[in-house]
Amino acid sequence: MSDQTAPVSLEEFNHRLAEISETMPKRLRQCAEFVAQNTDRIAVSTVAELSVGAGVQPSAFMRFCQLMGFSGFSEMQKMFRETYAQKWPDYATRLENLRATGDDSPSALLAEFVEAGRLSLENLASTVDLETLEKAVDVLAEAPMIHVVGFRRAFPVASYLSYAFEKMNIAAVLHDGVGNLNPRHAIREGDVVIAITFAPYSQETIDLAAYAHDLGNKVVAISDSLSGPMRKTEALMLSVSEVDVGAFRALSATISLAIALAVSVGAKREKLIDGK
Amino acid sequence: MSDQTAPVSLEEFNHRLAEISETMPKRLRQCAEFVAQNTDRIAVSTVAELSVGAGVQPSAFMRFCQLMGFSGFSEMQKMFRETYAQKWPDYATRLENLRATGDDSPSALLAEFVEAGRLSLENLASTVDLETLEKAVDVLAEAPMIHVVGFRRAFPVASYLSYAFEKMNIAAVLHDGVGNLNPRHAIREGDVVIAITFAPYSQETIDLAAYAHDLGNKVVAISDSLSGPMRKTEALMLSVSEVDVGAFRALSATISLAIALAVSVGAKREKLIDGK
DNA sequence: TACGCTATGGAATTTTTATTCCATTATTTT
DNA sequence: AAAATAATGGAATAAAAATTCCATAGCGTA
Repeated sequence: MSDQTAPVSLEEFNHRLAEISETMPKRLRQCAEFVAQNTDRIAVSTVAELSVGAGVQPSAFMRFCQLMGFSGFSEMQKMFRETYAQKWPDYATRLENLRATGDDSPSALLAEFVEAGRLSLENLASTVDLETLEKAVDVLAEAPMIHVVGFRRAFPVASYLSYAFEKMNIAAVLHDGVGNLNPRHAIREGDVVIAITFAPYSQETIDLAAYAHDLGNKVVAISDSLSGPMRKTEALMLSVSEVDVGAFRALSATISLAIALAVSVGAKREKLIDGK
Repeated sequence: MSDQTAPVSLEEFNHRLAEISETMPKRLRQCAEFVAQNTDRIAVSTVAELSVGAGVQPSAFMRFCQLMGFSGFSEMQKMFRETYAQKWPDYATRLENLRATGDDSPSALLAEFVEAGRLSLENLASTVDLETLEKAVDVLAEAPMIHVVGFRRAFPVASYLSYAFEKMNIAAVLHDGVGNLNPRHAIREGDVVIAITFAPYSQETIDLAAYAHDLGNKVVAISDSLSGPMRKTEALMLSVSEVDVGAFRALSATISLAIALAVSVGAKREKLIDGK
């Protein structure tokens, strides 16, 4: 049991959690970790449920509550149940609350981006061309090497794709333009290029795609429009329309599409290997 | 006990409530009245508490639950708890299932990522710490230079932040580790570091943040947990929990938070300039 | 007003859940 | 390496909560 007084608000709780989780023994740190990650469950779960979630015994979880300054689990849960009402209102009301804090306040902006992201995701789900997506996966699954290119706001997408491929042990190069070295000659027979670009289209990306196409390589394009300059590379075009907030967009849909593409390619490759 | 089947969603529940509360006897109507007015309490209260609130005996409340189509209070409460606890689905096993049934098609994967992204965004809206966010904006708005650092899966976020800052003519450097040049000495008095890192935390990011902190510079951290190694840099910690799909995540919430932060900083700077 | 039926309150019971205790295992200190 | 200390797991116990049951009160009908 701790001699300290118990936290009475979520902030105090989090603060205290961060403060003492460093010095906790293994099992109790597991509790801390789990609780930090699942704060919302505490109000509506039993010790038993939480302790299996954290991978510890109920008694360990109990000790954790006491270290946090509560007399036991019940008291801790009480705190969470009291602050629960604030979180309850549904998504729409919460956004209202965020917006209500003033026009270009950070929270209002966040609300806009969250909402834009949601709309974009919904839109993606209903407009994506599944046939093209599958073709793209097939093509990429067979590629000896994948070249990823994307600049400016497409760059985060390109780099995340590269990260994903690397994690799945798939040979991929990110053409990131560092040092203005243009490793286009690394594109060999059978290689596939993934080109990501949005209006205003960046020339380097188009050039690389065109170059690859001229060599006879296949190109997969992720863009915000089916027309646009990528058309003449006869690429497999995946179009994503993202909802803008002012001059910016949150990229939620684009990144979701990209990562789904990457993981699909990984899955397909495994199947191909198993099949042989 | 009702012969009808129990409601499985809030909508169904409300519908049913409106439908039958007309024809209820006095005490049970009191229950209906109270429940309609205090739906949010059901998940976190006991029958005893609720019945006091409604001004009836526990047994009356019990009968009310049964009229609503549940076997008892526990079952009714379960429904409310489930709808609340934004069931963070366990995508790892969900993907296993997809594979087992042979449906790991790109479209299925895409659907999972879209769903995960949506949940992450919703969760972000309800858990973000507005106070810290505003503090972070204030600090960044005054910084002569912003240093952005993030590796691996945090790198897309870092690069997008840099892109946004650049578009808004805000001085920012992306510490991307190219050439293993470590431009940490570019950090000058007053500069602020934005460090983005997720478990397992990458050492370079932590090091840079710690270095800046030791120099007396402020640090803003975007991470997936409030504890974690960034704590000792006394950073302004913004935590985002993102739903994973298998080993990957769509980054929707993280990027939304990051871009909202960047745009807020831009807005704040304009205000500061206008004010002078 | 007497009869039958429904609704109600409250106590008794059962079930679930929290909490404690202690033997065993790990870890640290000397 | 031995002793002391701390941490852990699991079962036993206590507490709290849900649920049932039944005697009685209320109400409508004949």
